[in-house]
Amino acid sequence: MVGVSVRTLHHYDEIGLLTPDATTESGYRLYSQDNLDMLQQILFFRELGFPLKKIKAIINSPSFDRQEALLLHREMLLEKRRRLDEMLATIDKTIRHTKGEVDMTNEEKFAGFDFSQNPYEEEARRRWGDAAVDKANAKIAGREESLSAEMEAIYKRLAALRHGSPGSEEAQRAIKAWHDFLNDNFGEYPPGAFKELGEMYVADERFTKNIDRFGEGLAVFMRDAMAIFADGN
Amino acid sequence: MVGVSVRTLHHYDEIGLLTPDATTESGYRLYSQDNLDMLQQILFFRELGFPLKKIKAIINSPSFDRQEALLLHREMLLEKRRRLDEMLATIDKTIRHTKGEVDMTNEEKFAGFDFSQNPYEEEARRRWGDAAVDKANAKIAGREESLSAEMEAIYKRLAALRHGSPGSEEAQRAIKAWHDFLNDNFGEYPPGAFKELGEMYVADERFTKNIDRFGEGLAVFMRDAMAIFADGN
DNA sequence: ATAAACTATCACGCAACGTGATAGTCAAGG
DNA sequence: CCTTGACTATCACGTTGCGTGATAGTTTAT
Repeated sequence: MVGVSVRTLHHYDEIGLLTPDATTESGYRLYSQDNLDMLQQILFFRELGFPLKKIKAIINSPSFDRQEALLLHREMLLEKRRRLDEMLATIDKTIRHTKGEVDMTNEEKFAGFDFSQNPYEEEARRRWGDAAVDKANAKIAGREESLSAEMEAIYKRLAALRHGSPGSEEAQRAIKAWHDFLNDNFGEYPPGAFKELGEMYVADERFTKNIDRFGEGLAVFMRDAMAIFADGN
Repeated sequence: MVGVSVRTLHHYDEIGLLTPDATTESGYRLYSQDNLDMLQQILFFRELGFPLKKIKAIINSPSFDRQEALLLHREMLLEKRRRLDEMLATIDKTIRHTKGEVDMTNEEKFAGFDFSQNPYEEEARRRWGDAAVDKANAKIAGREESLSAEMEAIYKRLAALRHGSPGSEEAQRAIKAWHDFLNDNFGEYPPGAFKELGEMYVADERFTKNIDRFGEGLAVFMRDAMAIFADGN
């Protein structure tokens, strides 16, 4: 119906981008209407050249709004069509050029090609990247001054352990401290949300950079440790 | 100027898709105007979703005509724009749908997405795939009846060796026989052309299938052996 | 002549699946 | 009931098209 391969759905499930709402007893994936709508969103983002990781970060973002996304997609598709028109003009001119009818500079010959990776990314960052991350961090950031001491202590404690196993008792104790800290200071963090948060530490470079200040690879280590912690709870 | 990375140019050089016409003494790549025009062609194909291997096969095809390609590119871009418009319609309807204004089937929600890989491939095959391969094979195919005995003999001889090294003396002797056979029966095959022909054996499935009838992997083996043979001449 | 801005070649990494291989599941017909 | 064909599942490895250092040579500018 939607035109994506089974393997693609498996892949999206594996990376946690689109997990079916239900499965049969024998393990067959059952996609709900919500899942389908989400898939549509994903395909729009994909069509616009977004990497799956970012798509995941965006649609998992607390500030994500479907309506808003659709409107932005519309703009981006229009932008893409403008580029297509530019390429068509380039082709027409090239055809005339090969016939010797007109002159053409080399610059003109490459007009319309997607030189800057994707021009929507900046806009998307403004809309979700920064907005989402900032909003998610807002509570933390707002009080970071007053809490930085405790946060830093835990970060450093974890950084010291980051070359070991994220499942080690010591690491898990430190992660528990982190979990407690978050729970004490900001709302609830049930296992699923805690794990997701860990994912974002590596998926979103704003998190990554901030965390890795305390040691390279700390974000990855924390994600792994948080996943283990969440799975054990 | 053209918006592609240096690495991309290196890559295209590595796989023999776009080799600069000249290099400085110190190994710097110098791209001629012809190279630039070819790059434009390549980028058009790439924009339309063609894999680099096929692009290579197409532009190396003896029947490739730039003018014709540009016209086809034009059509394909128009087709792509139609798809974009369809997606835009889908988005608009989805927006109205989320507002509860209209009904929408699931099929409609995925209208415009590129379900069939690329719809141009078939057309391209007709234009270059079959045309080119057939034309390149025309001489052979035309006389295949009368020559099949000798051809088959060489194919079988090579098939028997295909699990060994393509550089072995025996394999190289067999490949020389192939080279001689081609030279005797059809025009010239200087080293470069001979090597290119080997590339096409694996790049174009029409060749591959035909050759691999004599043994799985024979096409690959022949390509390697032909490359070694060509490099040694 | 020395820095700044290029270029070259490895070589490994990565995203987004494709492609078997092997095995279980399910509805339909004999 | 049972077999067959069309599905589905999970590994696990392969592929494409470059990105990304690392290291080293080259060229232009000051």
